[in-house]
Amino acid sequence: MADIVFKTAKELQTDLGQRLRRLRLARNIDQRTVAGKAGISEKALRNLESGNGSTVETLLRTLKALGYTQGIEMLAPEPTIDPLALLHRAKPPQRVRRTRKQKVGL
Amino acid sequence: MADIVFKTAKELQTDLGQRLRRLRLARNIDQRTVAGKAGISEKALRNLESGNGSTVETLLRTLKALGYTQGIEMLAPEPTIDPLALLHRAKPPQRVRRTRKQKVGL
DNA sequence: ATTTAATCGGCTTATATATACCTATTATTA
DNA sequence: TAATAATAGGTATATATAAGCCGATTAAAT
Repeated sequence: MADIVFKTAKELQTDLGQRLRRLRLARNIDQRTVAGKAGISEKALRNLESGNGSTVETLLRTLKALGYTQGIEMLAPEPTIDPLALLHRAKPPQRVRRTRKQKVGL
Repeated sequence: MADIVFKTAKELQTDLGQRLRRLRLARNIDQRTVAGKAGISEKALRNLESGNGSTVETLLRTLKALGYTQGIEMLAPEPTIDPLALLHRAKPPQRVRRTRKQKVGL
């Protein structure tokens, strides 16, 4: 398999689906049960596992249903609170920095 | 923040969006540029960052555009090939196991 | 080899997201 | 403080996903 950087989003989606299916099989739970726990339809889960398009909500619900906290942490980790840094740092930037164009002439 | 297990999918989606925004800011790239690189609209990126619903494809395109290979690896890692295990193992199960119901009576 | 539950994929309708365009707000530079 | 680029959020239309149903396929137990 090629480096991730060279994969298209579609390919990554397929890989992701395969991974989720492997996760489910490793836990020996059928699609019916996972879909039920996740509160989604079996069809939505099939589409997710086959990489045929799904929503972020479907993905997160499925990860939750699979108890894959590791993956969720990676996606949405608790903010790393470094107590020391906290003392010295101001609030983080909320926008990107830019250098402003100078008004030329006139 | 409570344990991930107790968060709803919506909350996780919001967390994810915040994380993605932090990632972008850490790289000092504006939404316009990321959206451009990802091949999605700025609005789609805003919806993703604000946790207002998006697709897996939009998520993956954005991760790619941010160069967040780490997150992608976590979501869709290369299959771990253990050469030793490979020799001894048969093909992995493709379905969930079940114990079959016995036909009663008759 | 037979049985059968798990999985798959097509279909239709409902719902949600993506796009494009717009105006309003605001963090940050200068 | 004033200027302005970055961001936010609304709307309308196009497109994609979700749900629910179905019949066909097939891995795996027996």
